Amino acid sequence: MNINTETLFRMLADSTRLRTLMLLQAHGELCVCELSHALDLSQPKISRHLAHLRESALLLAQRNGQWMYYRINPELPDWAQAILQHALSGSSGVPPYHRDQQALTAMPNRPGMSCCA
Amino acid sequence: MNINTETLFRMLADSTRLRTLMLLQAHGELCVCELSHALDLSQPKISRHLAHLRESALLLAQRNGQWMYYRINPELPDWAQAILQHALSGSSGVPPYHRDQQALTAMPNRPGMSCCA
DNA sequence: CGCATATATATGTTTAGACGTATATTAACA
DNA sequence: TGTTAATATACGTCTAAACATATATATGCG
Repeated sequence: MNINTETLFRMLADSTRLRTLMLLQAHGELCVCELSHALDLSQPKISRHLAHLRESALLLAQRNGQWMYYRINPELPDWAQAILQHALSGSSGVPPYHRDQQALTAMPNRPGMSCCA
Repeated sequence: MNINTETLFRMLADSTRLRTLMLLQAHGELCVCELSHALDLSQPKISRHLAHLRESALLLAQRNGQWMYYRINPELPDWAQAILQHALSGSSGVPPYHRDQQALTAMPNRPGMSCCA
């Protein structure tokens, strides 16, 4: 994996991308509609930022039927993974991020989730 | 200390600021002319970025005679300090940062250094 | 005081990149 | 095949922020 500190921090500097990464860091794998719902942002906006994160090798994408699932690239170097982990601890409980996590788990009809709890 | 993840990453996203922080992380405390020399960048450019870092509470400044010494704010929260530390490990040995460290130690007539090695 | 050195700020210009909106693609299913 | 849902991209606009250059401030020293 070749990613440098400058690229990583440029990606983390945008609030939409940071919120996206914090959700993925906490939940492992999410599709675009889940992110769009949790962050309450338009689908094109999310998709464009996901494309940046993909092109920077921060995220991997995988199609499953009609849904595209995104996850943090597990081959990121240790220092980069550590930075993401500390970012999560620095943002947990804080308004926008905390709200996002709750909005995600409260989302109705998430794809891949069994309908009857 | 109140700094949030978004502010930290916005500060780290600029290459001049990142290189500055990596030098300070490795050397503890440096004045503007040392940074200007090590990074090979104009003094106004350095000063402007240092002002941003100061206003974001990432750096503390202290005057000593005609020199202003900057250092990383020791009261940064743990997660922020950890991120800086991992950034240093992710950038050590890599071209611009490695070169900066060498340019600093090779600098002649550094203030505060004894003249006769 | 006057001059030199170190640092800070002010100003006008330029550019990277985020945005909204519209449209293209891809898959599921009838 | 046509229709709908999910996702991706293209395009023109706008703004935050970086830049170079010039100038202001502050300290030390003769």
